[in-house]
Amino acid sequence: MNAEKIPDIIVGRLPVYLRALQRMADKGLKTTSSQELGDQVGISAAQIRKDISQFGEFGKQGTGYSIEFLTERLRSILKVDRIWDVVVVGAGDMGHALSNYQGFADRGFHVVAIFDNKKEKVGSKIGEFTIEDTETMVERIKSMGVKIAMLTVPATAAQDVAKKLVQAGVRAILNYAPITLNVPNNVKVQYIDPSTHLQRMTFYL
Amino acid sequence: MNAEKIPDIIVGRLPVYLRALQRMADKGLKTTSSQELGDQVGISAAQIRKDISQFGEFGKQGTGYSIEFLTERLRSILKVDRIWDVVVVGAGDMGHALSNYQGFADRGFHVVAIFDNKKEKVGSKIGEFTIEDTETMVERIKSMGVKIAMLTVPATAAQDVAKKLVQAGVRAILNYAPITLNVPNNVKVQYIDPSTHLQRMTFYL
DNA sequence: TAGATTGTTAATCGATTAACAATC
DNA sequence: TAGATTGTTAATCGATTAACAATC
Repeated sequence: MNAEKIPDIIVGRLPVYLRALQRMADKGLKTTSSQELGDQVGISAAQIRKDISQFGEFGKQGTGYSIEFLTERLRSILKVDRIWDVVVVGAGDMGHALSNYQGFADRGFHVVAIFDNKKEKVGSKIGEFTIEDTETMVERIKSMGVKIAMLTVPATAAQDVAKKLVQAGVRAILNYAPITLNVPNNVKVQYIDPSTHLQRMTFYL
Repeated sequence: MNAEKIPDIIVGRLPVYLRALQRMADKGLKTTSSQELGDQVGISAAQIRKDISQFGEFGKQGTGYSIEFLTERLRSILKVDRIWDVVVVGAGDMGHALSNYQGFADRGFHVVAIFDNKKEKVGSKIGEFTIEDTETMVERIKSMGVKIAMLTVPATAAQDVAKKLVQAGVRAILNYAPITLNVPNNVKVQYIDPSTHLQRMTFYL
């Protein structure tokens, strides 16, 4: 397996497979097939097999895939067989929700700090976190070695903050601001913008 | 233009173009080109032109596109030249953040109600909203004629709630729960799962 | 007019599906 | 063994890009 050669579109489906497998494991299931997994996630069995086979031969003819083994392989491939520290930038409602989010722990992530540029917010608490000043953010992120950030600042501030994050060594940004970010090629961005996602559906209504 | 013939992948890019155009308009710009718009959103000029041309001839050779006109056309195509009522199901932190979200108003959406199944939450306030009981949800959505829902309940409850939403006439679901939903073909789902999105980036770290 | 940029066609590239030998 | 299901190949399908005539 060579990371450079795997299409983004396949990498993008792996977390979906992983999520479905973990739900199957929760139900006590031990094995699954490309057919069953495909039904679960709405993808053809052929595609599931093709995607998985990019990384090795993880199944057995006749019996399918061991859920535990495939889960372990996917977690390793996606590098979520460890815990990644993550920072939140923007202490609004969304930043608040992400700081408290219970769904990170068993999926490989851990929020370690939250930043905001409003002086009146700095120093106050969100759950266990004390909101820190954006001015000290770059140094803090560098010293902690954090590589992943979630960005929940207003669109007008997002590009500036993204630039600072990159300076600080961040290589993956989950961007909640409704704006396309301009970042170097070696930095990944995923976009979560509720309005944009809603607008992808109204077309069909 | 025939909605049935436009690939999903193109429809998915239109809200991104629209968002960029609205930012250009905010800056006071009057016209743009496929090249400039493409640079802005990280898509080739040829693809921008091809996508837009699916719906008509909205540009002018030599001068490009009128930002105001193209914005108006895209809003019409995406059916966000009107305001859609939206309900939120799940009054946790994420439901709270979405209920207060300021980014819906000028993008075509308006939250009208929020539901939760926890009796102790029902009746309490989130901003201007009174949390309503999930038990009465189907009737309430029907009577309001709401077609769009945002789902922020736990994964274990999401499929059941989705089924109820479909019964109530909802045709578009923005799903924050980390699970693939099973819905009829005429119902659209968009997925927003922070962990899944983060896992799409760790592969490259 | 000359320069710029669209809309569109044809070529290329990439992704998905169908089919089946291999094999558990 | 017989049945089931993988991994993979070849065929199909669809999306992107390059190129350019049309034209503002």
